[in-house]
Amino acid sequence: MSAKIAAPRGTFDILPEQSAQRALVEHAARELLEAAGYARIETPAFEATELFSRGVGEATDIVQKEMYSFDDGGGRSLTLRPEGTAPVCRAYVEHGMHKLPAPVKLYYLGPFFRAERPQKGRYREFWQVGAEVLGSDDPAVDAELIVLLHDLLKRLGATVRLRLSSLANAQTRAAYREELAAYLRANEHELSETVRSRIDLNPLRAFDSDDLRTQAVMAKAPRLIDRLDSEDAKHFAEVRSLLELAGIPYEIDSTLVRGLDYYTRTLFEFTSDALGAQSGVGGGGRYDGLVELIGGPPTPGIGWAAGIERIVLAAQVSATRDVPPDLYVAHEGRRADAFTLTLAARTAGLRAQMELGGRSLKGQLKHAERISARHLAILDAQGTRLDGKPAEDIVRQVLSA
RNA sequence: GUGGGCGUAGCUCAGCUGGUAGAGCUCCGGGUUGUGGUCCCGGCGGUCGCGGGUUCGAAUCCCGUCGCUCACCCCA
Repeated sequence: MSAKIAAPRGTFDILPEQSAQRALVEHAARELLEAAGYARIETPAFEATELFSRGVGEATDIVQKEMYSFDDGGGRSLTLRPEGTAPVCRAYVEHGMHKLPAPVKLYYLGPFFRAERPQKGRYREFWQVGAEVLGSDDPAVDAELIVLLHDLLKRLGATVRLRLSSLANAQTRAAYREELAAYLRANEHELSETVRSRIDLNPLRAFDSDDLRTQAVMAKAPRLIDRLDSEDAKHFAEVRSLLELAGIPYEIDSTLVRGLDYYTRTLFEFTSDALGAQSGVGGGGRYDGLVELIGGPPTPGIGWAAGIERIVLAAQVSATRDVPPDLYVAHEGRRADAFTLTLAARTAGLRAQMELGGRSLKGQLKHAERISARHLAILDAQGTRLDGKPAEDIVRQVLSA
């Protein structure tokens, strides 16, 4: 035997048992989203690298160290898509969807790629279901999207918490960042070393520190939520009241951070305890500047993405794999008859299988039992029987049974 | 990139302080059976991740390496 080849690190085979679970998740997502007027869109698995470096943000972890980029042979750099929002916006612009009645409501479902170290709930190739709404800054869109993701997770049986925040607009956020960094520097001697080293890089992370003295400092730190301008504050208040109307519990978490640069205003994340260190099942936010950033007209947008693998973990989705056949055709020395009968049964709309494993007659009967075949035909030298009794027209008998 | 745990049949694992491998499940066959779910018997299946070292002898000890996994960073 030659050396074995395993699936690349961080990738996985979706075996029949898992494909049934995932199909459940996918069906639920489609049903829910299509009922709300979202139409499916699929974009290529790879895009121009620039789409992500520009759209997601040059300084983000995704762009700096997690992209699978390659030269296409003609000097162009392509990248396996690490996320779905920028590609959807690209398609929106490319196909002139801003001329469609606003807003444009889209969803997608497919594989994404990030070159990270794998761990529980985190893979290098993973699947996401995502929804995006382009062309409306109505707070009801924010609320609708959150409700849809909530309902999806709830329907599948996941126990989740909703964390909610507002990131304001780019100007407010930049000003706040300065204010926070200044505050951290002023209290530098009280901060843990890691937090201190990140003051300029990512000051918001200081809120997540588990260092006690740092926590004491952060308790009094300025919060972005309190710095929203009147427009952003009003938008946020509207979103909140709509969520309350929908009866969806949430927690305001002003420390919510997302690793993508394009977010503005509403930001949210659903978390589950069933995922190990990767608590996020799905999340998203508003990105009012993104479409313009990648060359389109100024267009408000908002969306979310949820990991299929994480949903399966969080919801402990279980599904039965095999659908029992209506008819199993066992045979001994009558392959052609069995073949013809099986095809006829399928043509008549039955789920039919015939013996293909070279088993003994006894083995065939055991097998038919094991897969819970509803009816059993036996074709051998003694004749043709259905469920133990001599039979003429097996297909018709099974159909009328 | 860094750290912890683990790598023995397709799967789950046993194998004490070293003497060149076992069980259960699965699968296939036989027996029993109302030609089929139980039960009984048998069979297929492993270069003990890989490479060195110690030893008369290593799955078992030592070193290295690769892989898996969990965690850090970050995220779906």
